[in-house]
This record gives sequence, structure tokens and C-alpha cells, in this order.
Amino acid sequence: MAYWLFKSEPSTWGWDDQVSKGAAGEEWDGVRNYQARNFMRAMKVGDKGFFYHSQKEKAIVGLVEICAEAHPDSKADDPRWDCVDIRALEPVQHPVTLDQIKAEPELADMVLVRNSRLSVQPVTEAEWRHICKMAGVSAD
DNA sequence: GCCAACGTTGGC
DNA sequence: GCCAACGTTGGC
Repeated sequence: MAYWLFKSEPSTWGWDDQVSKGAAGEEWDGVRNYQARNFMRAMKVGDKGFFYHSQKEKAIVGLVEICAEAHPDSKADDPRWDCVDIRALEPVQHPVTLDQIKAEPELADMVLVRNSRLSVQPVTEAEWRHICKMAGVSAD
């Protein structure tokens, strides 16, 4: 299984919006960046991800799961843009802030730290487990 | 609100 | 195919 991180501005699409879509999930639409799109194309149903709030909050707030593999973004007028569907699994016990992540030597190489602008990112299993521990949620 | 980093676009 | 100009993102 692979692990990922999805970043969103809560004012546009936040954790509560994601939760409101329930088990059916929702398209992660609006990505117009090749790197991010290519990561989504590599995702499999059942892969898990962190849901990160950018801007003011800057924290991982929940766990999500891929529930549909890459397909054309229904909101794009250009066929080159694909997206996956994700659904909320559970909120984290303790949000893990960007500051906390930066303070962990084991997490210094995270894409979130190295390239903060990329909105869809891969997460290694070691990073996943480390952050789950900090967040007070099961990594499995 | 500013600015650095980065990606994309379009003229040559 | 290069590169300058521009737009966007997100941390500060």
C-alpha cells in the first residue's frame, strides 16, 4: 500500500466538507499540476492519505482513503487532467502542525517540508507511521 | 499583505 | 527549444 498527502485550503474545501461526503467520497478535483496529477494516477483503491489544511491552520487533520482510481476530472475542460476520489476515514486525535513536522528530524525530507507548494504528495511508510503516532491514530 | 518559489505560457 | 514574463501558491 502507498501513502499520500492531500493539501487543501479549508476555506475552499476542508475536512468537514470531506466528511460530509461520507463513504461515497468525492473527486479530488481542481488539480492543475502535472506532478500532482501523476501521483494521483499512481494511486490505488485502498491507499491511504493525510488530509492537510494549508494557509492559516497548516496541520494534518484527518485520514482519507482512495476510493476510486484516476479518471478525468469532471470539472476540467481539458482532458489531460485526471483525479481520484477520496473519502474521509477518521479525524486525527491531535492535529499535527507543520511546525511539529519541521521539528522532527525523521520528517525533514518530507515533500511537505521540501516543496510546500505541491498539493498532492507521496508519503513514505516511515513518515506515515511517525505522523500517525504523533496524531494519536492507528497507522493501519 | 508580502514575497519567495515554482510552474506555465508564449514570443522569438 | 530557450527564456522572460507572468500567475499562483503558501508560509511567514
